[in-house]
Amino acid sequence: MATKGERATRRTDALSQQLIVQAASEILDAEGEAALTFRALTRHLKTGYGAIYHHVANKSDLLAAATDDVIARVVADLVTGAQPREALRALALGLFDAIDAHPWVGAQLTREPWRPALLDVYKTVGEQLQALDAPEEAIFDAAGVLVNYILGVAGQNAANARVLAGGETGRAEFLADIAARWTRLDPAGHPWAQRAAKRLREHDDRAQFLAGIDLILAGIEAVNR
Amino acid sequence: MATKGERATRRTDALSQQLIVQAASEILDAEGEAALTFRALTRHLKTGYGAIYHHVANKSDLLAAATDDVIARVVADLVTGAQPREALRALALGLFDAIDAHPWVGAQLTREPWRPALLDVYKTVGEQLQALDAPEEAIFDAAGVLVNYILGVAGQNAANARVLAGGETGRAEFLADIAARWTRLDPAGHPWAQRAAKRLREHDDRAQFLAGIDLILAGIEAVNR
DNA sequence: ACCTGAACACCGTTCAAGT
DNA sequence: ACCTGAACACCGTTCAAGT
Repeated sequence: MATKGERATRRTDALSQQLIVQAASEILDAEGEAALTFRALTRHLKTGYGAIYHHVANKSDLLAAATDDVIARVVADLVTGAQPREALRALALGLFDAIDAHPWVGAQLTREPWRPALLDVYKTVGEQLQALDAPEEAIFDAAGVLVNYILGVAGQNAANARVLAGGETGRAEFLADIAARWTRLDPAGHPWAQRAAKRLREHDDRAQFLAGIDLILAGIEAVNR
Repeated sequence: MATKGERATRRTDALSQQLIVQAASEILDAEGEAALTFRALTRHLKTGYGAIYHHVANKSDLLAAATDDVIARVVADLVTGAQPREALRALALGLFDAIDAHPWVGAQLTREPWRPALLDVYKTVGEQLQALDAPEEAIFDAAGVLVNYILGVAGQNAANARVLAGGETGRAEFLADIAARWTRLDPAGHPWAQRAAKRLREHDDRAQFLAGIDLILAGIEAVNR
């Protein structure tokens, strides 16, 4: 803990990638993506620019490392030994919750796929699909569907969370507003838009997310037969 | 066409949101996201900052409008009257190709979902699923799965395109590198990683994208029975 | 109403200089 | 090897002033 007494004096312990990534993560969580500047980092870490650049190549490298960190922790925390179906649901929910807690991760993964942490996710999904006896030819495609669905919905959810956190509107108003625009899209009266708007107002994010996962798994099983 | 003769003189015709969005789109396509600055825009449009700010609120507003434009064009160009299954595949491919041609759209959609253009996409998907006789309760979930899969894969594909366009590595090397990192992940020999790496090296982006769509449709039909 | 462009308050990044 | 912090070359955005 930093006491009031230690003012802007130089830090005594050594810096490291680890420490910098951790500090970046804290700033991103607390104040959002726009708040992560090298100036803020030097303040947070009581150091200079050069010190930071000595451990990370540049800002995008730093963001990537922070993202890897979050994803890797989710994969590492997975309880092994569960049934494949449960393991996939657990991985999906773990990623969903992690991106909900760290919304900046969602945007970052779109910018840089193929990061090591994401490869780990693909690998885990692939192995569980194999354990589920998915047909050999379908595993690769199915893994792509699952991972992209997970990251897509989680990212969208995170973007929503960001809007709700930053603004004066509550969740109910926000959804009502979308629903209203939705119904306005289609005044002629195709009934789907109306029902979707109603559904949107009432839906539970996590529950709907899991329903999508189950739908995909149903598709894999259908191909299996 | 701008002739050599007309130097940095003032433009004579009036500016408009339309024109600004179009200019932004051209800069984004030609030189990437980092090249879109208000300075570049004033040069491109032979005007001042205030003129631009008179028609768009700020940069993120401009990016959003440019994105809406691309997506709306895809939805508008859809041939109506096709079988629902074909209509869904056409929409998916249309979005895939549009995001491949305008990679910046991929990142933007993650940042701001619920834009009008995206609502149109959801609506189209929902209606086609209804025409496909998907069960009422599943349509909402299925639309979410489809749209997120489409945008996720298209965005990832666009990110890849960006890496390939900017760098000195070709597609074969790029994929080989990922495959290599993949196999290295799992030296103990879980066989899935090895097979996935092979598959990755040989795969066709569009074909795999469509295979994923079909898998999801299979899931919807499975629930249907 | 629409436009101009100097000015402001920021950025990321570099680098000579220190320990 | 690791760190400091002034300096550089940019940004997005504002705003008094023009037509």
